[in-house]
Amino acid sequence: MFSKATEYALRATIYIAQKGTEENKLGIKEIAGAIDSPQSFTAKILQALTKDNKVVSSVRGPNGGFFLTEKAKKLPVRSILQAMGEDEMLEKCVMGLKQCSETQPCPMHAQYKSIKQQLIKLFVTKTIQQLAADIKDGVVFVTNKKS
Amino acid sequence: MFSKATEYALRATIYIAQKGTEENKLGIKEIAGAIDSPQSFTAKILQALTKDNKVVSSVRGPNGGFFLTEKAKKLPVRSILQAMGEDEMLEKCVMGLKQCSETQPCPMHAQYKSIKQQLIKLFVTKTIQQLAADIKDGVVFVTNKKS
DNA sequence: TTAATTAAAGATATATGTATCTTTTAATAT
DNA sequence: ATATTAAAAGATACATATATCTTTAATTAA
Repeated sequence: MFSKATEYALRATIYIAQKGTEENKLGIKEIAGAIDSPQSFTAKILQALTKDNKVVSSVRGPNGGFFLTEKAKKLPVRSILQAMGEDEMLEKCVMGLKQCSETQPCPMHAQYKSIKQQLIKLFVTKTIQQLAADIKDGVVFVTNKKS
Repeated sequence: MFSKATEYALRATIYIAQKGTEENKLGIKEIAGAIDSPQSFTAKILQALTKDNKVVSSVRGPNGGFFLTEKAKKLPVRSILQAMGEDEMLEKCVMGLKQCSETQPCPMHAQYKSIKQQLIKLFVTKTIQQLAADIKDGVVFVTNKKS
């Protein structure tokens, strides 16, 4: 579905939203360790998510690290996809046809349409905050726990 | 969703199923032209789909080309994904967690679960033949028509 | 103001994906 | 048999994805 980079982006952002605050920022080492992702690569990805503070915020130096503003926490999960440049997946044709539409549908258009709508709904209506909240409750996980 | 290779594979296979027969095989030039894909690359992809006659059949020489056996036409669309090595997409976690499951769900597991089931249902219940039939009826297309 | 800390930025390495071109092999028609 | 046709197989080229390492810049604490 998504690239590894985007998978890490989703995990990292939700983890930061859950565990970090402006007062208690999270370092790249903790984040990558927690979500089970390659540290340097994850740093690059967070760098992208931090561009213009679109989704993630950061400060350098001692006690620096990554966090999400309250405003950012209310963003739809789709924002992460957009920041990673992978959000056109929610719009495009399963078979890769440029012209696929209601009037010129591909052979899977009709059936895939409803699935795509549900994907969009999931990524648009769910906020980063909502997904993070479930982690706090301990009902869901963002890393590979040892059984 | 899928790689370009798999998009071409889906279009090519369905096109061949619709237009080709064992008596009237289709050449790579016609296929690539019809589905609007790079010819040489499509040839490589068909080569993969032809391995062990898993999905597509072919014969070399004059009047040679590609076609689908009646048996192959009855295969689920998922067979194409399997032949392309991209069918694990239907099973894996949206966030890339190895351990994601009912007992250890990722934050999107619950909502994504039903979407994944619908994806599986689509690719398992729809046969190549069924999708090809709609093209014959002229209600769907497998290429980029000029408006 | 200096040293320590931590992310940003940049350079580099490797794998995979996308794509083309050439040579070989198999099948057919002459 | 020979020439022709068309896919198979192999080599190659280039772009993007994945990943790491080094250097720089910003922030803080001493």
